[in-house]
Amino acid sequence: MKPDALRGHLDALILAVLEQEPRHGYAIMEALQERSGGALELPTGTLYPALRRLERAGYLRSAWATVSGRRRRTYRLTAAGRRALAAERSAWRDFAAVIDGVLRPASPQT
Amino acid sequence: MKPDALRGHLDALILAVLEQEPRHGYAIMEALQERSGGALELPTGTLYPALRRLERAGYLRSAWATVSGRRRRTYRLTAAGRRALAAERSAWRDFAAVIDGVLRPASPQT
DNA sequence: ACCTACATGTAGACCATCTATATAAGCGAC
DNA sequence: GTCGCTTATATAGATGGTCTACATGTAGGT
Repeated sequence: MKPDALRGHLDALILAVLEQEPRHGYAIMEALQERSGGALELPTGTLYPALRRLERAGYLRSAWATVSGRRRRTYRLTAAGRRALAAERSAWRDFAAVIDGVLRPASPQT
Repeated sequence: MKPDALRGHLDALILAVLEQEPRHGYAIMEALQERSGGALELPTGTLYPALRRLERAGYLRSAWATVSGRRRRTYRLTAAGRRALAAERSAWRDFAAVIDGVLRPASPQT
């Protein structure tokens, strides 16, 4: 997968994996990898700045925890984050429909 | 449509509208706008550099023409361009499947 | 002691897209 | 006869999300 393709869609992905339960960054990476069948292997240099950006935007809230000696920063969706997720889902459907419409070869009889 | 969403997919769109017939830049803009139902309004500062990039990459070849007093640069797909288009279509299907898979809410019974 | 997995973070590079600006011909209206 | 709109192409510079590379530290197995 070429890296640029992800641009503008990563926020949606992160919000989506946080929809059901809060997770810390490393768990988000694992969830994305699993849900994508291994296609999404986010570098930490991509994920962590994105999480901070989403928190600054008010879509996430984070809290530190220590689990078996390791520090974790756990993120959860805010109400605004849930609204943003709904908007991202809708935007994705529209976007995909547009691309599909252009990529689909015109039917020979038209 | 937020601008970043297009990143990494524009090449595919341009190649696709050139699949059936050669077009000049302005006509490519119009074709994209029409095929997308008005969603894609590419700034010229996006399209023209992209066309030159695709020509440099060997996917397009251009030729100047003058039609009713106006100069046009008409682009056509090369053989490599057709192969690239096929690859882009395939990459888009894979990409869309990945995003769909992550965005789709997990079913409650799982 | 060493290696791997777990866990978070930053600095700087990259580069496709966007904004803004420039140029110029054709054409209808007034 | 010039005003405004459409047609038509082009470049310079800004933007900003993602990636590469690097840095730090704990836990646990061998």
